Amino acid sequence: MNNITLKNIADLLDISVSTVSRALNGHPDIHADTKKVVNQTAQELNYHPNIVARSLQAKRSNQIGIIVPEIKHAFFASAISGIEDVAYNRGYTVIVAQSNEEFEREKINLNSLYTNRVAGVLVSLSETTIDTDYFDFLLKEGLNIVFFDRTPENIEACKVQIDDYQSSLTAVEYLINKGYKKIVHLAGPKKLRICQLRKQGYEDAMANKGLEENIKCIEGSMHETSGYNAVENIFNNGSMVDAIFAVNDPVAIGALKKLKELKIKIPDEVALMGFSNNPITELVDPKLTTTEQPAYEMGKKAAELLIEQIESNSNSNEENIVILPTKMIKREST
Amino acid sequence: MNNITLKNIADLLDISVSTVSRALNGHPDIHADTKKVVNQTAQELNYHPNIVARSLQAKRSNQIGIIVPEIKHAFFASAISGIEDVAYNRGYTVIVAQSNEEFEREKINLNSLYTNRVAGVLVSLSETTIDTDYFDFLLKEGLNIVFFDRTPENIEACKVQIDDYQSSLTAVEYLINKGYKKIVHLAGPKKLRICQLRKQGYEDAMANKGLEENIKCIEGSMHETSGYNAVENIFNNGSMVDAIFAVNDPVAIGALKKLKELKIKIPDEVALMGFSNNPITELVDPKLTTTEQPAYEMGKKAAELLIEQIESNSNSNEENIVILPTKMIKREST
DNA sequence: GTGAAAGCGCTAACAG
DNA sequence: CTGTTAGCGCTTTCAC
Repeated sequence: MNNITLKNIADLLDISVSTVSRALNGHPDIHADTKKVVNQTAQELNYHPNIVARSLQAKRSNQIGIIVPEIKHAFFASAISGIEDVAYNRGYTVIVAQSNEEFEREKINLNSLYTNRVAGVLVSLSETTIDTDYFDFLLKEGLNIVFFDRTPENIEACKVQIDDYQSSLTAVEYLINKGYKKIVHLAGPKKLRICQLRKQGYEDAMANKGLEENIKCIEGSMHETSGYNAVENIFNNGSMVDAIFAVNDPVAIGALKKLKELKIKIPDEVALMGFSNNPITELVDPKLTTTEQPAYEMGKKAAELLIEQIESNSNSNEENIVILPTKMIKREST
Repeated sequence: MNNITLKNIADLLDISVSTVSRALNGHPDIHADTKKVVNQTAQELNYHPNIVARSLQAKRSNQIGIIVPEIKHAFFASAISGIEDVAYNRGYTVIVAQSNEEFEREKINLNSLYTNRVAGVLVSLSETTIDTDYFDFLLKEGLNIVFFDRTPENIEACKVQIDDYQSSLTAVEYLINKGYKKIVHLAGPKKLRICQLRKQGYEDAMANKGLEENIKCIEGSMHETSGYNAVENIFNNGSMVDAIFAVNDPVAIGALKKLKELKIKIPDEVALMGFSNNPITELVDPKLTTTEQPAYEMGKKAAELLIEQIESNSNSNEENIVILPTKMIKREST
């Protein structure tokens, strides 16, 4: 590494380190001429301020951490993209860590980010997160945290999310109004509140229309295989089902795969509905009806909130829940 | 922030800072009892070593930077995932930056990573990168850089890539052997070497089979819209085409969309082939023939190479090109 | 307008 | 086995 330091410049110019520092930072006290020479030599030597030293002395870095279940999921990739864009524009750098849906790894990552003295952390919980005490603890230690999408229930913090209950309710009501009655719900892990809420929305929609006895949930994960297996079970057991409402798009896609294998016609024999509006839902055949969840915007909003929190230095920890709108996208599968 | 320091512990225990440091780091010289008390109080106070200070004094951080065109592209999301997994296991943290395919932003990001004193950088070039002098410069300054996928031609450095020429040649030969003759190639920006190579592979395959006069390339970007527009042009001009070979999957997907809109049957009227094996290619109708490019593995391999380079501290800059195998995936679209 | 000195939190000689 | 000292590169009082 090159490692030109302030001292190098100072020695070369036979002035003090502090003058160089001030000149480079545009301090008003410094003579214009001095500034000029300093900047020039800095350029010539290809000087790069050592951010690490600066962070140490400022006791604060310009890095924000992200913890998501999996980077390669379209939803999270888009969210990260939104976060990175905001961060970049505000002079922050983004550290990405994935929990791979494992609680332990989530905690280790969180700790590592904290230890790295990031200015703040953006989190979407893993599906195996059984308690959020550690988040709560660090929050109280003064770490800036903003949760997005998969947010915890009983922590007072900033959260950026959608109205999962209402979105789900609306989606299922749409199905019912279309005439579907035997609607099965492929639910996600009940540890995740968004899954509980989506399930509750489904159940209430059914109940509201007098279809309580048709309520049927199959709990699985948030992944494709889960949908695939669920459909296999449903039709092995000869259940009568005329519509499937999946907790998210990957699960719906898994279901779609199996339905196609079984040569079950969509939507004629069984309707299928996802959740998230992954780009893929528009490209499969039939195109999937789903609910649009603004991933990129959620990332952006969460990052803005976090940076605000960091820069206000409030440490107020005040709860601030932002609900972003969703929109049902009606397509061919229902 | 909590900010318990070594000094706090030292004062509390009435011992020196260095003893605390050594105790915590498991230095063999330290008495077992001392270690015990120190560790205990550290735990009680919830001490977290300040990595920033440690990096400053070690003149080296445990962070590796990534610069990719766009995080939300399935290929890069998978690659990042692979990188993160390796990094995590080897005790590194990953900083992600996206160029959004802009040369300027790429340079700024590179600079920012350098300034942040990352231990090394993993790069996949943007499609507008006109020269790679700055990479070369920093490489010579001693920055560890490993390129992957979209690698530069005339820089001596570690690169992880595929054999784009051969993969493309094989793919096109397959089309020709299937009986297609009027094969058009939707090429990517010629600034990207991988695009040049894929184009060259296409042209040579055609020439080898005596189809020189049917060679036809339409240059565009690496994005969906590019494929969409290209197909529009082709059929507006009434060109006779019986197969389309796209530079990558997003472009192929764009082409697919337009072909469907035009009610052109695939593969009966026109065959379609992509490149990369994005998950989506298996879900569209018809399923797309494509060439598998091991994104996750490329990320893993690149990260391993980089960490090796970092830890060997060789600074040798020796060129080391790793070619990962690809595999054609034959599906319904051809 | 500029310099000297201290300190951010840590590690690592060098002494004992 | 433990303490003292110095220094990583930077910013920032406090002097002059």
